[in-house]
Amino acid sequence: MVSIGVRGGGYSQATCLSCPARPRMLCAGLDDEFLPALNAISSKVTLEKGENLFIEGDRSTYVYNVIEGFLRLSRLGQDGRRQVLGFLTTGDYLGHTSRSEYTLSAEALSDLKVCRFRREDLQGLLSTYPRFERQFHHMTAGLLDDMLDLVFTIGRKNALERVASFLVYQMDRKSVSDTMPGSIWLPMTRADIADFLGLTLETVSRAFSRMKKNGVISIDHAHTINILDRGRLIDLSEGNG
Amino acid sequence: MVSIGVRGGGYSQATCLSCPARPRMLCAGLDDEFLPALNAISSKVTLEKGENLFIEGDRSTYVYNVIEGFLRLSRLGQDGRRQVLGFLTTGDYLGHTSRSEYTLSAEALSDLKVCRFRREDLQGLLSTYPRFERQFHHMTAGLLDDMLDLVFTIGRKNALERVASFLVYQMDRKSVSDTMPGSIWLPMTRADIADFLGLTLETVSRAFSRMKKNGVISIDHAHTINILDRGRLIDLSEGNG
DNA sequence: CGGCGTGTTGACCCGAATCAAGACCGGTGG
DNA sequence: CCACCGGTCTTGATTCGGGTCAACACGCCG
Repeated sequence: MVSIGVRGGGYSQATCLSCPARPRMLCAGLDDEFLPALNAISSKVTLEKGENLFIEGDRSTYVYNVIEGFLRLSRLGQDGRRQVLGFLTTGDYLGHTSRSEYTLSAEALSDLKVCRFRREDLQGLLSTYPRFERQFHHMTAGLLDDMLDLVFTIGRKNALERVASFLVYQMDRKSVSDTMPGSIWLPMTRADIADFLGLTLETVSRAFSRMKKNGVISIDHAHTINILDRGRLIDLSEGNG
Repeated sequence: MVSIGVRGGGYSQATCLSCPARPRMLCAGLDDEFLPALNAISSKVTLEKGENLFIEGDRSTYVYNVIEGFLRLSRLGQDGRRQVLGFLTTGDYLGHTSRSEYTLSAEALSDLKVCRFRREDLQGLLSTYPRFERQFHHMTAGLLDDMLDLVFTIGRKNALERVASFLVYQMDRKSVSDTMPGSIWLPMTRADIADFLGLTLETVSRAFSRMKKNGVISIDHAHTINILDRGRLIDLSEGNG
C-alpha cells in the first residue's frame, strides 16, 4: 500500500513582486503593471513533506505553480497499482485539466511552497491579458510534449534505457545556474522512480548498479547521482548501448 | 521497417459556414460572426491513405483539425522502434506543440480531409477572440488528460487489460448518433494497436482471441469488433478479470 | 487462380517481476 | 557514545508474462 498523507497546508497572502521564482513561473512573461491583478487572485500555500496538495477525485478548482520544493504526481488503481506521472519543482505548474475532478494526486516530497489560483478567477484575467493566456497555454503544450516523451519511453524502451532516459531528463531540467553541475539530486525514492517508469524498484536499483559498474555514473548516498560520462548516458537512453 | 508514405495532399479554400464537422471542431464555440475571420486564415487539405500530413522534424508551422477520415500519430526511434501516440478522427486536432519542430509523424489511415491553420495566424485571432483561445486551450488540456490515461495504461496494466482499455476508450469516443451501437470500427492494423499499447501484434491478437473465447466480444473481418458484454469489458480493463 | 499483406496460433526463450535475504543509513533512546 | 529499529536500497535465486520465431490461415486484388 501507498501512504496518502494528510491534505492541508498553511496559507498566506502572495506578493508577486517579490516572488523568487518569478522568472520560471506562469507569470514570467507579464509586465510589472499586471502583477497587482494577479496578486489579487493568488495565494501562497505551504505544505510539509508527505502532505497532499490534492488527491484524485477532488474537484479541480485550483491551478498551482510551484515556488519552492518538490512534489510528485501519481495515480492509483483500485488494487493499489500506482503510476507516477511526474516530479515537479520550482516553476512547474499543475492542476490544469479539462475534467471537473483531478485524475491525479499531488504529494509533497519535501517542504513545499506553491502559488494557488482559482481557475475561474484565472479565466477572467485571461480575457484581459491575452499574453498571460498564451504563456499558460504554452506551458500546457509543454506538459503534453513531456507526456509524449514519457509514453515513448515506457512503451518502447527496456529497463536500462528507461532509467538512463530518466537521468537524462533530470539532467536537462536543471537550471544553468547550478551549484553542482554533473550531479543530480533526486529527492524521490527508488519506488517512486520505478512507478514513474513502469518498472519495479528492484529493476531500477539494478539499472543504477549496472551504470555504476560501467563507469557511466557514480552514486553518493543513493539520492545524489554523478554523471561521469554524459555522452554514454545519452547513448544508453536511446538504445545505443 | 515502417513505411513513411508520401507527404503531400490537395488544397482548397475552406468554407467554415458549411463545415460538416463544425460542432466537434476547434471553432465549435464561436458565433457565426467570427467565422469569416477564421475562414480567412484556414484552408482545407485532403490526403490519401498512406500519406503523411507531417513527419517528425518538420517545422511545426501548422495546426490541424480533422474534418473527416482517420489518422495515426507516431514516433520512430533510430533503430525502428515505433510508438503510436494516438488515433484521430473527426473533430480532433493535432500539430500543437511547444517545440519548433514536430516530434511526431501524422499519417492518414484513410482518405482524409483536414482544416489547416498557420500557428502565427491563429495567435492573432486568439487575442481578438478570447473565447476561441479558451476552446483551443481546453482541447490541449483534454489531450493532456488522454495522455495521462495512456501512461497509466501502458505503465501499469498487463496485456489483456491494455487491449480491453483500448476498446473501452474507442467505445466511449463514438458519437451518440451512431449507426452501429455496440460495435466498433477499427481502421488501424493489429501492429498499430500494438505500437500504441507498448505490445507486439501477436500479443494483441491473442488478447482479442481470449476475449472472444470468454464471450466478451465477437469479431467480424478483424476490423469490426462487437462488444457483447460491456460491463465485463470494463472490468477487464481495470484488472478485475 | 496465385500472391501478398494481414491476422491467428503454437513452441520456445528471455527480461523483468517476484520472492527472499541482507546491507546501509538516519533517527531515537538508553 | 553506542545499540537498536524501521525504512530504504542492493543483490541473488527463481518464476512467469509477453517477446520472438515460425507456420499457417484468411481475404483482397490483379
